[in-house]
Amino acid sequence: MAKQNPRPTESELEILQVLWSEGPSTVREVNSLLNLEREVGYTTTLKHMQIMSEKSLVTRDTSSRTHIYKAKILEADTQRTLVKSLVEKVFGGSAMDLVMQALGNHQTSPEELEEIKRLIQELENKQS
Amino acid sequence: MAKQNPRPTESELEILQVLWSEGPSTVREVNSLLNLEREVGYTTTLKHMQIMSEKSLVTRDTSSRTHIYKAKILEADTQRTLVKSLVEKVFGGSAMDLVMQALGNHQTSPEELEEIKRLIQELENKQS
DNA sequence: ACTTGTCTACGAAAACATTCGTATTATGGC
DNA sequence: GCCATAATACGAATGTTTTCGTAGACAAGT
Repeated sequence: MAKQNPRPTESELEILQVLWSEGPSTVREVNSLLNLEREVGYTTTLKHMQIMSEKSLVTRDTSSRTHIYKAKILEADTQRTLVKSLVEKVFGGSAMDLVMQALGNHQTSPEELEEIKRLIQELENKQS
Repeated sequence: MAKQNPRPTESELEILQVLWSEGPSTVREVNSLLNLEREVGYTTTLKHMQIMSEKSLVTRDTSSRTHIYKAKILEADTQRTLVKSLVEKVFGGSAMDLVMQALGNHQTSPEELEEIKRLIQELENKQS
């Protein structure tokens, strides 16, 4: 049995993104979408997805000739893990600093700001 | 001339963190601090720092026998770059989603929440 | 049945990152 | 001046990630 949930590599993340947004897909489908961004050979994508299957990052249905791949790890879990690691690695452990950085450097719409305020409100209620 | 500002590797980030927080340092100093976290050989750190110098991630003063290394790239710039890349890679481009994630999954003190609210207030003022 | 196109499997090259052993050179204390 | 200590330089082994060529299997059309 392989190790559980090793950190996905960059290429693996690209593929996971596709699987998360498109749902279960074939190698051909994933590879086509990746190629909208940059040139990637078909067998390259295939190999990655096979490795991901070994690592249990995805599952696959091999019942028909053309295999169907499905993300096994959850998008939210992955986001959590990577945010945590980024916070540790470049924000000296302060999630707050990351938030400030992200808010300050990306245009955020008034609606989004409202949503964040609502979340803060919730957190404050919980703490009291 | 080498390529400008290649993305730092994980090991390089560890070293940069030290240089950012401690200021210009010797290899010995950096290596000692790294060893508080995990065991790293002295020559390993040295080699990394030499490579970082080639990549222009750091500069070094070689006027005396013991070289003094100094971060050349700014902490804020690096944070910006990495946040941007994380947002693209695992939040489908939405910085907002990252903020929500970070706020939701890390304990944030009331003071910190206040500070974020202040920042949001500022942003709202700018937008109006 | 044969050809053509599409799929998976496999292996290995190439590129990148990490680690450290060894050689050499400089510095300071005696 | 000599020796012990501590520094840099260099190169190579190891590990990980990315890339793709090639081969074989299958399916569909003719």
